[in-house]
Amino acid sequence: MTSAAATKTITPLARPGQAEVILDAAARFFAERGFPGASMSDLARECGISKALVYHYYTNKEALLYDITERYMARLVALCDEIESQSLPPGEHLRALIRRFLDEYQTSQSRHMVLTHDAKFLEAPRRKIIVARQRHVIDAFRRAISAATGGKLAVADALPAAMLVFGMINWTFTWLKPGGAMSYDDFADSVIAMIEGGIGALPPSASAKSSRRKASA
Amino acid sequence: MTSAAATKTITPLARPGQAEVILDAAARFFAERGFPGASMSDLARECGISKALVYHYYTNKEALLYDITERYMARLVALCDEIESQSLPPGEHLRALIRRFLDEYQTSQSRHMVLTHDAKFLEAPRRKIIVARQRHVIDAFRRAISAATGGKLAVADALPAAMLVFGMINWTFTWLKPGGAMSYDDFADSVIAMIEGGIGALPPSASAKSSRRKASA
DNA sequence: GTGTATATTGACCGACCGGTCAGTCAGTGC
DNA sequence: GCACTGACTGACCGGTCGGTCAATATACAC
Repeated sequence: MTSAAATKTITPLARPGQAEVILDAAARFFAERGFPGASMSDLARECGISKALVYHYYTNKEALLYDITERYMARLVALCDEIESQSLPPGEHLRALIRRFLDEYQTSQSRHMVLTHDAKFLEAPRRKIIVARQRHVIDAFRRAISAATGGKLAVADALPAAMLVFGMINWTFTWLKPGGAMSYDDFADSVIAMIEGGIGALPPSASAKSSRRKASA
Repeated sequence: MTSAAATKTITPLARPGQAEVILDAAARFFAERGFPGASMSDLARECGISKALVYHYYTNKEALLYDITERYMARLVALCDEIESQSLPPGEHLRALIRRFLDEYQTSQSRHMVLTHDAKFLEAPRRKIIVARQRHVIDAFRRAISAATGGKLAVADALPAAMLVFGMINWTFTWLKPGGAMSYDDFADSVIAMIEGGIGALPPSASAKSSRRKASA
């Protein structure tokens, strides 16, 4: 009896946050194999549980996809709102957005890949909700960019500029890896330098700069 | 005889370039549904032929994927080489690369989406060939960028800068559509302006500029 | 204990997957 | 006329898919 209790403490049958454990594994799994290519049986095996248990927590495969993308978008929206609430001066506001997003990306690689690659597999009603949240984030960047140019670029005309910025920071998912040669923080500096002064304003060597930073610490 | 010849010209039983027809349809189909989600039966139905005929031209599903990505990368590599052979002055060289790539993107939406989303489903040997060609293109941009900064940015340090540029132009596949409100040509101007002077150098309204251009024509 | 809600499972289903096969058919060279 | 070829098809294969279900194990309230 006592030994059973000990076992229970170490490996409780109903693990707390089991649903979240499955969700995180699903995000990694979907990102790796693509939503249509990721089978529910393999996902369950990866989690060390039965497939039927996955269906105990999520009604179907799409529900997993929706939960991953919805939670992630909610997080990005919250990030925008939080920064906007700080009422920073225009230049700093845009810089803060870029830094905070890149910092978030560092720990959301799978989630973001699922968002950009697989959101299209959601049925229309749920997909529309995700798209609406994406538009919210885009608008936050458009406002920040317009303000940073002192209104020279109207909010209504700032979509291409916002897409230039999203391109720079979102493309990291194809090449920048946490713990790699270049840090996300240093890359944020490069993005900001490019935005504020073009390619000529880029720091000559980000890696050298990173070493310098460490040396001075 | 003559009528038979005429019939042959109009509806030849073996359509010329049938393999290419299948390949183009496959690119669109893979881009739409994702490689694992695109079934060979549905692809054949989309082409109006039997599934067996698809397998008459391509040994398996992966061969289709490889042909799509390999031909496309060969095209991009050729683009780089062609521009490099012109020995343009540094600034113009980089501008030419950006313009030519964005022009190519206009008619290669499906192919490019397959490349970025589905190349990972290739088996190692073939995937490596694709990656090698991608590296070739990246290096071409690194050299062009380094030259454009007058060598201030060494080729060895130009990877992040190249990724900033690729981010800007490749992100178009998520939002810019041929025939849409903004032209690829105008967006190329924005990319170049951002690279050369930062966000402050961006044209105030690309759509207004486009109208002006049409008005003056 | 006993009852009840929840966690968990293996066995199972119909549909569909990528891929193969035997065979038909129209055209070509001789 | 006849051998040969490449284009083309419908039927079919073993296997896997997403999803269901009845049965069991456990946790907890009383």
